[in-house]
Amino acid sequence: MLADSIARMIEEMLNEQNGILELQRNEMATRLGCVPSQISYVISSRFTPERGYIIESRRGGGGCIRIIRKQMTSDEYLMHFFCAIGDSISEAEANAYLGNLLDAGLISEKSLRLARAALSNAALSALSPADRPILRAAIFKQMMLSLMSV
Amino acid sequence: MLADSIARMIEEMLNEQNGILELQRNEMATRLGCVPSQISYVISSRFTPERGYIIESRRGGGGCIRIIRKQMTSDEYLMHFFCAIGDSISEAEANAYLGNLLDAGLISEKSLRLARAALSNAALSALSPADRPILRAAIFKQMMLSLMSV
DNA sequence: TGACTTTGACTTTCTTTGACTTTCAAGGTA
DNA sequence: TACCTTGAAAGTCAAAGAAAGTCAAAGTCA
Repeated sequence: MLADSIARMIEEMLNEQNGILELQRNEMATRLGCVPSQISYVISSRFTPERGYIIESRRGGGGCIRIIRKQMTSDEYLMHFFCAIGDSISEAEANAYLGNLLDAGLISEKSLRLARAALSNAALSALSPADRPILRAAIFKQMMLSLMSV
Repeated sequence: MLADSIARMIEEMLNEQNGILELQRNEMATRLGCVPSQISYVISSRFTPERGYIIESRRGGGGCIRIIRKQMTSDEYLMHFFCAIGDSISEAEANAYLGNLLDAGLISEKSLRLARAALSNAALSALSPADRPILRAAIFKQMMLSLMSV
């Protein structure tokens, strides 16, 4: 069935994208050879808040639909990031992760700014450029731990 | 999308300029290859007073648009901390300062945990004990700045 | 039969563009 | 000096375009 296969496809994409997905309704519809409202139907019938999804969207040129899966408990999610950080991380990469945390509602915008500042090259400028990514990773991991519930 | 990328660009410039930015509409438009009113659109739709921006402008020769990001009434308060931090700060001292910031309502409890983690000896364990207070101060100051941004 | 799917026409929202208007600074003129 | 003139900005607005949202009718399946 169409609706189910679309749902499966979205699930897969969510898996690939760490649970945060942006898609364009029209683009996806033409790719699948169905009407755009079919996508809307699938999302409204399957990816509901009760099942742990957050849906956001924007109309107009360049518009899109964002699907966020928050099934994972916050801690699992944070642990996922914790592992993904590794032993070394660039400022840009760290910022991308922080963006995901914001999207997932795990940190506020202010916390994001705070964290971004702490991880910035500016903050770590006393270190040699080679050392920064390493300490950045250590700091980032501590911050992830601090967000986990006790 | 055009509007978004322009908005991002302006954000970045604001960050570089500590929250005060002057730009020339025509100049920017030709640089980006778009019509000047596109800049106006982005500013009026994104950099609104509700979102904490002040817009001023001047027409005529040499005219320009000034965008000011106004943050928190308590910038002086933050600046006070910024100066108090100095070049070096212990973990305990940093925690005390963070407690004050929380009391003053300048950061949330979550932000506090985040900041405390970033400044902890655990996060900085890769450094020699002697170096930690120095880098801690640098990180702390960047975080203060991130809370002010003007 | 009743719940779920599929479709498409229509609506709403956001973006892009360009023509036209208003304002300002500088320089010229009486 | 006081008053124009002019060109270089920014401001405004409406039309066209690009997406997503809505809803009801028709189809399908258990």
